[in-house]
Amino acid sequence: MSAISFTSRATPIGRARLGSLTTPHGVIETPQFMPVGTQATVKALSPGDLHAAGVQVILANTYHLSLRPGHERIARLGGLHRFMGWDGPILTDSGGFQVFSLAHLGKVDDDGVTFASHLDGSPQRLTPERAVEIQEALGSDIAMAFDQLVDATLPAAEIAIAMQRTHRWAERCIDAHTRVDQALFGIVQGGVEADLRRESVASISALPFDGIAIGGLSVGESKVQMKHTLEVVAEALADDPRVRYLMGVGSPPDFFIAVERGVDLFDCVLPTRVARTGQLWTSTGRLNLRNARFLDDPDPPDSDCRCEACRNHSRAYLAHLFRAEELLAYRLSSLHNVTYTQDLMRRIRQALDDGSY
RNA sequence: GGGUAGGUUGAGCAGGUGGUGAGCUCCGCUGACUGUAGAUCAGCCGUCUUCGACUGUGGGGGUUCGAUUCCCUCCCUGCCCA
Repeated sequence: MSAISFTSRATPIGRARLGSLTTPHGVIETPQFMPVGTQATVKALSPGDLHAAGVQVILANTYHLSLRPGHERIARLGGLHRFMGWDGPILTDSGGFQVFSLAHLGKVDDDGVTFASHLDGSPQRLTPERAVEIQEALGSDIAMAFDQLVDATLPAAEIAIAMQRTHRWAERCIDAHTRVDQALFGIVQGGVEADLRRESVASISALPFDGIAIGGLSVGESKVQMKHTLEVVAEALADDPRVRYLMGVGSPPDFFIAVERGVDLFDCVLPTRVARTGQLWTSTGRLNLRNARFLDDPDPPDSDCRCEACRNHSRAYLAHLFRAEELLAYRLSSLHNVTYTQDLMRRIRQALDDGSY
């Protein structure tokens, strides 16, 4: 018996589908966006803020939490949900992304990866078995397979090596996984090479994963390449009923591209990261609240938004908070962008449902 | 009134004891960010016709081929003494 169940129905819009993912900590309506909470916090936001923004599921990170505060400690304190005070579903990334983003601190071999800790330089070993062990200790609802992500613009031969390694690691993750109350997703790699992507889908989808993730995108390739790759993967996965998760994407335009190609789940640091530097996503476009022109602007960031920042505050106030480096700037702007993203996904679901997409 | 230390591009500084002061940090302006080593990073930040040129070391005057530097004088600021 699986820890999760996913049901979905097709829509008239390309391969877009509407679905429902039931997890041990609640139901997720799809298409759905997960804010990133790497270190057991979506930066600047409390669980209450996340609920207010309409968030249904968040993402946390294996590598970062194993280093600090340590997954054993989190397990002793009752697991990640209790530790961070979030009672909704949690998906944990496996540390695969850190193989990519911290590549200069690590060395990859066929068995796994050795990092120099970015905190103190101490050697840290991550293998498929270790990544699963950590995620089981954290107690996330959905664990991710440990994969090797590489720059999509590398030569095909190099991408193929990382992809094949990812496939071998995927089997080891399945063998290592023991928690019946936790789902495990596999990750398709293969860069922007159609043949490699098809090969990867064949390998990963043949394994008994609870869901299929698409990795290795938004890492240097063009929009056209990303769109094409998604089409190749969607075609190859056409008869697979499992939930599909596009990792690390994205921006509002990306959501439409991916939803129309059958993606059900997204995560991305973008809404919260850009918020902390003053960029707000609104119904009329992007605003950079650090720009001088907002210092006297009495309007709310987005008059169509229901978030706390837009209900109670002006652009001028937020512009002031950013200049003064007041902490409230980061909370209000993050709250807004996460709310905006959630509202956008809800409108996408609504439009797919009532035919107005 | 006497003494002393100073006055450098919005702010704070560095440098320079006769041979081209546009260097730093703030502030400010703009941009980037896609499974977060990111409240981070990058560019710009005297003027202009911007791959360069010009101006600028408190004001004025002097010496000199040449002065931020030496001399005279004035102004301003801090501190000490009276």
